Amino acid sequence: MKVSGNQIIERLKDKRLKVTPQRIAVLEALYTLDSHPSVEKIIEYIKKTYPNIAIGTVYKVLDVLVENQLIHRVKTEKDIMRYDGKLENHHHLYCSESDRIEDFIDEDLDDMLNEYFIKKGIAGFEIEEIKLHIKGKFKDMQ
Amino acid sequence: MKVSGNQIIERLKDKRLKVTPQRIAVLEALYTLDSHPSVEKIIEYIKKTYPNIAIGTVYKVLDVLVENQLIHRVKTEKDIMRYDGKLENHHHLYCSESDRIEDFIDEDLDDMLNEYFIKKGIAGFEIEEIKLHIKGKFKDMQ
DNA sequence: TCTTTAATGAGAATTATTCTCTTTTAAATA
DNA sequence: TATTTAAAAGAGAATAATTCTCATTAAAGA
Ligand SMILES: [Mn+2]
Ligand SMILES: [Mn+2]
Ligand SMILES: [Zn+2]
Ligand SMILES: [Zn+2]
Repeated sequence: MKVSGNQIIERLKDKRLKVTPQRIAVLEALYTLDSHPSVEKIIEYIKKTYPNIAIGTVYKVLDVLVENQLIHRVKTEKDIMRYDGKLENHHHLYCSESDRIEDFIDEDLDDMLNEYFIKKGIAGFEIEEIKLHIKGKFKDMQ
Repeated sequence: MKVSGNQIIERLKDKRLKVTPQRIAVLEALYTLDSHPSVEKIIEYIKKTYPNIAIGTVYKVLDVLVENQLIHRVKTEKDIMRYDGKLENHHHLYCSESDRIEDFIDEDLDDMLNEYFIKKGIAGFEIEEIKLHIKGKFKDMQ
């Protein structure tokens, strides 16, 4: 996802968040691990360079980053939360046989959906965001 | 959702599942509570007519029903699982300010999406199911 | 540099869910 | 219908992801 250290600091400052090593570490982890990681994976990654970070801090930082829309939570059918550092609009491909989740970017699709819903709307509902969850099988069973 | 007791028994038998009062009760709860209830809500509902059901049994029954595709899990960003008894193809409207989740059925949309993906496909991925997660605000703040 | 206030660390607490083991029961069979 | 048996349910303990509490630390502004 290649986001520089300076960009990370900028993003935190833009939201008027204190720039702490822990917050930087969590954002770096999310920008590096573009696999929609669980908290466990995030901690595992951070501990390589920052072995003493507290687990509770990682949870707290993730909450703050989500609240400030610097990251997103990824919806799943599981009891483990997953996180996404990618902010540009995109959809997700879910493997039906594993926990793999990949990004799916398609501007034509977005245009088609926007046009469809601008024309048609949804009675009694004000749309803020439309995401596709596409379930299936990856052909490279990576 | 109006599914009769006989239909419930039929559905269990079709899947070669033993027809137990607990399984019937869970299915009845899901057909009545069409609010994508949590396990807690399901238990609360069942206990009105079946006060001694064991919590562990409800969890087990839900797992079995999901495995047998008699119900679905609903993806959320929360640590509480939610369930859906509606089997016909549909999408979900998520309230951005509460936990409300409503069904959204739109055959034109499904046709448009099917046509789009049949034509375009997704490289390296075999699509099995496409669901929209539409986030926004319900105008009747029910 | 000093001060303030928010963030972190450590570990306990919570709680949704799972597990284990005994008892019960659905349903196939005699 | 009575018997058999494998599967399901019940009870409560265990697990584990997440949250909470509170003492300590540190970011950032004055
Ligand atoms: Mn859990
Ligand atoms: Mn949990
Ligand atoms: Zn993503
Ligand atoms: Zn639904």
